[in-house]
Amino acid sequence: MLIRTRRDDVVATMRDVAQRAGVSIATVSFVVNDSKRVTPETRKRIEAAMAELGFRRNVVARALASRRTRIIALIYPVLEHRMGGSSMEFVTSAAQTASDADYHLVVWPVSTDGHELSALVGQGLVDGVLLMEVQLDDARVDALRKLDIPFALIGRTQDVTGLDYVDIDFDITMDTAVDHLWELGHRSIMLVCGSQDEESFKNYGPYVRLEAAYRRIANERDFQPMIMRCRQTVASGRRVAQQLVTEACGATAVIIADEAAAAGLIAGLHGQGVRVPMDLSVMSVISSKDMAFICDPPLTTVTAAGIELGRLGVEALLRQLQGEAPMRPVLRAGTLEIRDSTARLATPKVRRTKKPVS
Amino acid sequence: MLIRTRRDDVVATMRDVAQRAGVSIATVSFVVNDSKRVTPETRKRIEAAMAELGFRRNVVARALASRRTRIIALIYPVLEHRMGGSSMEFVTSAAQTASDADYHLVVWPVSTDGHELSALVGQGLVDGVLLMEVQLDDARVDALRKLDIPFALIGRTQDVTGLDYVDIDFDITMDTAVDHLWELGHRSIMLVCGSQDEESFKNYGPYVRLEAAYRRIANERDFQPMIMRCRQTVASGRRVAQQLVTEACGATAVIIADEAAAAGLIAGLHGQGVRVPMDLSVMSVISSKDMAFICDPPLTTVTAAGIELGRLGVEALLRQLQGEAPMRPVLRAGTLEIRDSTARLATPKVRRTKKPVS
DNA sequence: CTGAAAGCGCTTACAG
DNA sequence: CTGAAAGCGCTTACAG
Repeated sequence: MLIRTRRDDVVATMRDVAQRAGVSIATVSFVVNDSKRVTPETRKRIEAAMAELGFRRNVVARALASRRTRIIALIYPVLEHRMGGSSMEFVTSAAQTASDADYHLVVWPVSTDGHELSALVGQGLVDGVLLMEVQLDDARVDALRKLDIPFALIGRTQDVTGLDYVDIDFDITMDTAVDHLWELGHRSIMLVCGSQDEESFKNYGPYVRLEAAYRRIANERDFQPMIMRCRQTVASGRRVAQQLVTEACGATAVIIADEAAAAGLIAGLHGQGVRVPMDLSVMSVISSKDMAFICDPPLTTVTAAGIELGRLGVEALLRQLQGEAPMRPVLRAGTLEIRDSTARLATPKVRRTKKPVS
Repeated sequence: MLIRTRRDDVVATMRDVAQRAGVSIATVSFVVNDSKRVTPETRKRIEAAMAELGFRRNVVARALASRRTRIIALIYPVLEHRMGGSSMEFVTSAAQTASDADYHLVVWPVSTDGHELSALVGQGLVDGVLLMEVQLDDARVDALRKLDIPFALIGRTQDVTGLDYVDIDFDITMDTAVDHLWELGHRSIMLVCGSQDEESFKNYGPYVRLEAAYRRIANERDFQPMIMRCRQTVASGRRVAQQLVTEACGATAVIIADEAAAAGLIAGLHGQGVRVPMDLSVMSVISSKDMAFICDPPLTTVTAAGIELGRLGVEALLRQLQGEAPMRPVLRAGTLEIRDSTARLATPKVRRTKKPVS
């Protein structure tokens, strides 16, 4: 039966294929899904019939019958959190991994409040959910738990009991950043960290953990922690530049934790007559390579392992969907990429290492 | 009947609701969809039953029965074309508009070749498609036509017969850009335009149309067209900066048509000792406000009307889906936003306007 | 205003 | 290896 859909086009169904090949629709289904042994001759007949009719399996019907849609939703608060270069890496890598496993990954622009999520998920449209931009006490995690749908996090909450997640190792990331500056002789190292003022960034995992790591290190190495706040915008980075000059807090190096703000900071410092890295070393954590080259000078960064973490996040979810043993949570530190925005501290008295006479 | 799904959770169906409320499932459906008159008392009983059972309509079943999923797919070649600030505006605005009309918009990271599209669409999963990053002879448009699925373009092909589209008015955009520079006294205006070398940017509409507009204007105003190519990366903008210095082509102003490259260009020029705007005016077309402030000095731009075009694109598609009269195609020019990267040409002999003595 | 029933296009035990 | 049939959870003429 060639049916007419709403759109008035003619679509071949399994029934048509079965009829044409002289078999039952069950057998067609077995061939389409490769789910049961079928003799080569039968298979050939069916495949020929499919080709002639231009058969295309209706995934909605399949989903209803099998109770699986093979769609996973990547929840990203597009409207609230900017999707910068490093987020983009997570997303593209996740999409690729899903696609390789014959799943669709769709990006769902849902807000950080759990309500909207509940309305969308749990309607049977997606088999599982991947959550990004996680807060320490994330309403969406509670919502997903209540909906009882498989999910995994890229990021993590405070209490991770029973959760599947992959995340950046913020401790090691910050260690790496401070180490780099320390070796260059810096002892007055400021952290410019995302502000948690806005509702959608309250308890935002990366900010909280980076700040905690920074304070821990300051304590360990016995230097005075200095923190300024920025938002996720270029403009806010420029404001920080101004503030740095005005407040003259004595920092010789800055670690900044937002890509866009980092670019604004560099531009703003230049505007204020502060030379980077001669007057001030600046480096950025959890940023992408691309953003680094937007700045002048190109930014020293600790780059997040977006590709790997995106892949691992999807894999963690797929294991749930396929009833396999859960994956061990993964933390990955970033990679130090030294460029031109950081330099040895000029003041001689702080210099520790002597240059060899060449 | 409370059914157990794959996930071993208990989900209430319309049947359960009907039973509990003592009505037929048809009546429940009428209430859920508000599709037929139901007496207030019956409705109340049904609503109570739904609340008690935590009923949530299964959208997959609805989709199969009604032959409509209320999902529209936004096709964006995420893996090939960077999603910059201005693309982001299109997407978020489109998502918002869809959501307001009770549709889901999902972002589908599909490549520019038509094959992958055919595999995904036409399986009954989406009611319609919104295409972005359109090339003049776009394989995906052919694929969609063959699939006979409603679709609209953000962007447009060469031959737009019978197509619903919204797009940037590249002619007026370029007029605006050149006008601005012209009024500042510039007569040697170079265009730095995206390269079409890569397969996925072959005949990419914006590049082709911007270049054509530029050549038209050069002809009209009788100046020598100069064109350099860049890619969609910061690094390529830096290369252009180098090339500009090396080739010394005499341009006093540059119009650049890629956000990321624009940032690289500015950074690169600074590195080469070219002062912007004193030595060279630079402006960017079809870029976002945010990117403008990444640069130092902040970039003069002709900003694309992303919000409006994203909304209109969805509306065009929704009209098809709802069987309304098609929308007239829309072209919108960008807005000139003057910042600090363009200035009056210093050379006196080219200066046309006299400053009033103040 | 409400209900009984057919049907959406598949999957999947179950039987042979 | 293949088929007949029940069922996925809804929508929607049709009848009353």
